[in-house]
Amino acid sequence: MANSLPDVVAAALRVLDSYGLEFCSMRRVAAELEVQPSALYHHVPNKQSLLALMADEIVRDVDGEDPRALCHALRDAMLAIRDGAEVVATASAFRLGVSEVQKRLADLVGDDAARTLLLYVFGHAQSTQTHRQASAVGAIDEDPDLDPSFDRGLTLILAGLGR
Amino acid sequence: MANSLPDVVAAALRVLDSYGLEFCSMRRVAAELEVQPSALYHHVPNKQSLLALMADEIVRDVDGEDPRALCHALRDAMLAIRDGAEVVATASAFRLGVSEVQKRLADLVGDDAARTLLLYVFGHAQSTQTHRQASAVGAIDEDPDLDPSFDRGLTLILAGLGR
DNA sequence: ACCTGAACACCGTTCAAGT
DNA sequence: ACCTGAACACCGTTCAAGT
Repeated sequence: MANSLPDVVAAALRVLDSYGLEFCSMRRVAAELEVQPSALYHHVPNKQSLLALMADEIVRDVDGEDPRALCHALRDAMLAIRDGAEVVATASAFRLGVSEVQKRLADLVGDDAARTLLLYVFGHAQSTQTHRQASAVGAIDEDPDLDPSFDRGLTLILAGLGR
Repeated sequence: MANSLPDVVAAALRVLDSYGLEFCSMRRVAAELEVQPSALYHHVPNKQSLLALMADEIVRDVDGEDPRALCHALRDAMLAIRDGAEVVATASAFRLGVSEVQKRLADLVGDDAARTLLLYVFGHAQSTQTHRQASAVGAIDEDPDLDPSFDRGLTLILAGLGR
């Protein structure tokens, strides 16, 4: 029914948020679009490319005035979708140094600090989501900014920069 | 031929180092032991458990006098085997706060700093191995030397602690 | 341009049964 | 205790063919 690439990415993000990365298969994305699995390969060369496009979409509107705000915005964007941190971290690992967010950070604090901050934000967010998933029962903090250990770690790193 | 659990873990690590995590399947590990896939389930309840045992083995002898030495030792242990960082990071994410290395670090620098350091070491090592893999396949031009950047990031975080 | 249908070479896991 | 053999419900990807 004439799907476009943005349709495919949007469907993939819906499947990701509903079922998690483990079950975000090409076949499920195809089913979400009511299309045969092979149809996806008209829009995308392979699954890895689709995941990269999903990662780009997840961090698309991330921005902030200073390093701390930028890191919080990145974290919030990743935590807003199920397994978002893993998707973004894995896709970004292939292109460290190329992302807009990292460039923005590097302008503010330098290359080494930008990389260090990014790795920390990815790692902490992944850890947060892994634990959320593990404790699938019970209520969790709705607002990721309320996780105090994240901001304390951030402070620690920024302190090394004299900020 | 009467394999034991250590035999299974050792075989899995051989497969991991030879083929990478992507191809480290239960079926390949079974083949490495010249056994049917179903035989593995006598030693291990599922693949995730096997990966956790592999992670434990990878970091088994990690030790160091001070935080910097400990972090370097951890990094070296993970980089010594193909995709070791991803295996350890994923397995550890499920039990942040319980690993021996983290306890050791926490004794030296406190809980928040230990967590921050660990996330940084995992993230940087994963990034290093991802780039190695990409450059080996030809997806990326060259293998960027990330080793000096590792120690600089470490210095940055430790500076936040006044060290 | 976008999709179907069928196939290929794989997965993790279960389970009754053998020794 | 350790393993086989067969099955189940999945994967990602390719490719000729249809519209």
